[in-house]
Amino acid sequence: MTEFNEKQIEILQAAENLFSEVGFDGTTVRAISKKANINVAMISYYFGSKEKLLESLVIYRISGMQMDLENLFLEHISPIEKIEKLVAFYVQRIYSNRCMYQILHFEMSNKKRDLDLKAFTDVKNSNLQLLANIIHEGQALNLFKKNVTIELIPPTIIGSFTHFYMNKSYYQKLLGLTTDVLLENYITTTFTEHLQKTIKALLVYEN
Amino acid sequence: MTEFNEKQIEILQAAENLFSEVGFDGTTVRAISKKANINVAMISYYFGSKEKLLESLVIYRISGMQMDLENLFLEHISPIEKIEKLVAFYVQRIYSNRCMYQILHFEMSNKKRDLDLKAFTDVKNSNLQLLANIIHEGQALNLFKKNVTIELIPPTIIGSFTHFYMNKSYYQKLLGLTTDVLLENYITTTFTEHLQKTIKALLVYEN
Amino acid sequence: MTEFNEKQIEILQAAENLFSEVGFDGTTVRAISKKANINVAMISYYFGSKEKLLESLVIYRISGMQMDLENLFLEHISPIEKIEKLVAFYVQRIYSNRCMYQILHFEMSNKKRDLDLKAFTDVKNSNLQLLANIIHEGQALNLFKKNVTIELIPPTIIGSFTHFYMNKSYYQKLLGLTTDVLLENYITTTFTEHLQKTIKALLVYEN
Amino acid sequence: MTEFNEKQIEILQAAENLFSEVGFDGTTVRAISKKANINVAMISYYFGSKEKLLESLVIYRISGMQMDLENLFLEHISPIEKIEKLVAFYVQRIYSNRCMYQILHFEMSNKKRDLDLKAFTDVKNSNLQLLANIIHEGQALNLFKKNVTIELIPPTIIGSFTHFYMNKSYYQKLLGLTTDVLLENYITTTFTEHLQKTIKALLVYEN
DNA sequence: GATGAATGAGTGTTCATTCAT
DNA sequence: AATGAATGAACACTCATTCAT
Repeated sequence: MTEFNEKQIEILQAAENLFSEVGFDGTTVRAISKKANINVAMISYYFGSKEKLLESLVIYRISGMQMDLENLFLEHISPIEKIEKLVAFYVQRIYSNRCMYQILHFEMSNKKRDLDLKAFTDVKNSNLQLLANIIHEGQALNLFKKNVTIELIPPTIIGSFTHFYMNKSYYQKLLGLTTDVLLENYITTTFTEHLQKTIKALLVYEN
Repeated sequence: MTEFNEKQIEILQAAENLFSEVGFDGTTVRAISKKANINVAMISYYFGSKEKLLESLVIYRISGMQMDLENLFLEHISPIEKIEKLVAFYVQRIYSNRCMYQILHFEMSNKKRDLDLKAFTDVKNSNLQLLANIIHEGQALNLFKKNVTIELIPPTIIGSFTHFYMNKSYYQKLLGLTTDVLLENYITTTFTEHLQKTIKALLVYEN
Repeated sequence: MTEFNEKQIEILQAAENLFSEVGFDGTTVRAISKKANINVAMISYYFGSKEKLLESLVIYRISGMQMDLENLFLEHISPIEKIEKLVAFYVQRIYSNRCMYQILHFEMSNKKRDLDLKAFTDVKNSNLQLLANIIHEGQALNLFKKNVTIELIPPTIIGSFTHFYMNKSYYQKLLGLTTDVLLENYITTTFTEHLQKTIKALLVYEN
Repeated sequence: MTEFNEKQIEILQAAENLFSEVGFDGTTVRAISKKANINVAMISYYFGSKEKLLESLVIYRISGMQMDLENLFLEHISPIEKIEKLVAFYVQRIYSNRCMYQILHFEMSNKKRDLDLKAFTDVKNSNLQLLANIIHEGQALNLFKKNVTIELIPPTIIGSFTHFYMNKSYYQKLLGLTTDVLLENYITTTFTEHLQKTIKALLVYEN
């Protein structure tokens, strides 16, 4: 992979914030350069173009996003506990990378640009595989039922979070989460538990 | 509410498509005018500005979005069946209005513009109320368990769909849905069932 | 000459006000139509174009501007009194037609448009002739000195007024003329007397 | 004050010419850019906007307009000669800055824009003060009469010139000044003398 | 005769990018 | 390597005018 120097990383971070806040098209290279305290020309100089900066940003972030959960499968805990851990990890990772998720969420459906998101696809596939393994393990132990569409579980987790976070001002008001600290706390507790319960119930309850 | 004439509706539809495809900032008024087969100046003439066009669009779409589900509560069916119907209605409505949902999804998290989305908030609140009524009914009949965070159910439904649809190219490949017809079919059957099962399980299964 | 109907005159008056206030280029036909309470298309309809509206306006106003001073020369008063009367008439007429004077003042030096201002030139020439006659009469009576550049007297009168009026906010403050009534009063008394004295002194005082 | 670089001054000069010839609203930024041989975007780049360009222009010109006449009062010449010199200076300065005077003349009476013309007001006030001092000196020496409205003398000088110059095509024809050189010559001789005589007569002749 | 709808040319401005150093 | 100046294309929008009725 390409290595980025300090200045480049500053630019990437500035860009990430702005892209997630006002969108790619809503962000000007001048705004990025101002936020990163560098000259406008540096963006073209370092990354080639604004679009390539986005690509670099995606690569930069996704490369650090690979879930370090391979050992989860090896742990001697029940599949149910594994699911709980997996969901918590999912939420945690999306929350940590919420800016990038927001960007990707929009850019993936934007027909103007077609980013090379193979890296992201790989991550998703590997996560899906991990989930499938856990579920199959649970099904083999007769803990989980059989008729579940495994592929639709990640979108439920990711989608729930993304929707919740993108409409955070609405939900903050609805749930009385007056500060960002309260919101973060809510996400790591109530929200995570809700998702855990949801996925567990889906896997266990026969209907 | 303001009434829109035929030409205005054509413009609104063209704008909706483009906004959902390439974003508000990624859409030029010339692209809209070309798609709607009208002169550029007509957009300012009819709506005042590009931004006001978006506002008009939101009003236009949301006003027709109110769920006609009040009678659902009156039907003599079990709360479980009500939930099934409600989820199916939800999915159906989001699918029908997927363009607008995509636009709103982005605009709600975009700090650049702050649309007056009171109408949309009202819709969400009324839907949430309806859901809460059904759940309370089920809880009163001891069909549903008590410890559920009702407010987090709509984001799970909406978020699951939105994420699924915004990443449809990924999921189409993953699930072998080679055509849009297959995709639509999948959504109305497997996807809907998945969500119905998920919500039902969450409400019924005590864990 | 062309006759104008009531509606046309309303348009002309609205246009005159706006032209004098914000200039020809600064005035939009829509602003005129709004002020005159008529449809925008009427302007093109009645006058052909915005530019031709200006031409019509000039014709309309100048035709009523001809000084009715021919009898002044016949009156049995001294040339000095005639000069006094002439200056007072001048000021009065410019004040009455100040909007049109303001328009002409600017448009005459505007290279973009070359109005056919023959009518205005005729007026100026005839006024100059009248002035010259009075001065010659005074010189014949040895009341006025000989070495005076008659052609430069009208610009002194018109220019003094125009400059004063175009900078009226400055002079109102300088002279404490807090209201428009005070300003009008000042013009008809002190200002007029100042100009009368000036011209008389110029004509009489040998230096 | 802000310093302007070479390119900026080129732009300012091009703008001044065009503004004085066809007015501010009649001038397009593209016309300025063409005349100054620069890219259109440079105008926004250097001055922010077309309107701010005008403001910069006014500041640029007025700052160099301050009359260097303080020593006039110290010279050991009679008040009459001082008036002569003052008028000549006035005419000279207006002639040198005729473009800016034309612009200001229009903009001061244009309700659309309200330029901050404090600098110009200061210049006018200081000139008026100088004039008042000379007149009071002459009155103390019984050379000048008492009943004169000093504040109306500058408008007579400035107005006479401005009107003359703005209608120069009329006066050139009237006075047979077929070339611009002849016109300039006329202004520095006959026209200046006319104004000197006028003001002197006003101050000296008791009527 | 009179008008609301519609047009295309043109407006000032902003944009990502490149140039000269 | 790093930058301020400069560029041309594109932007949303406004304009006077004309069209269809």
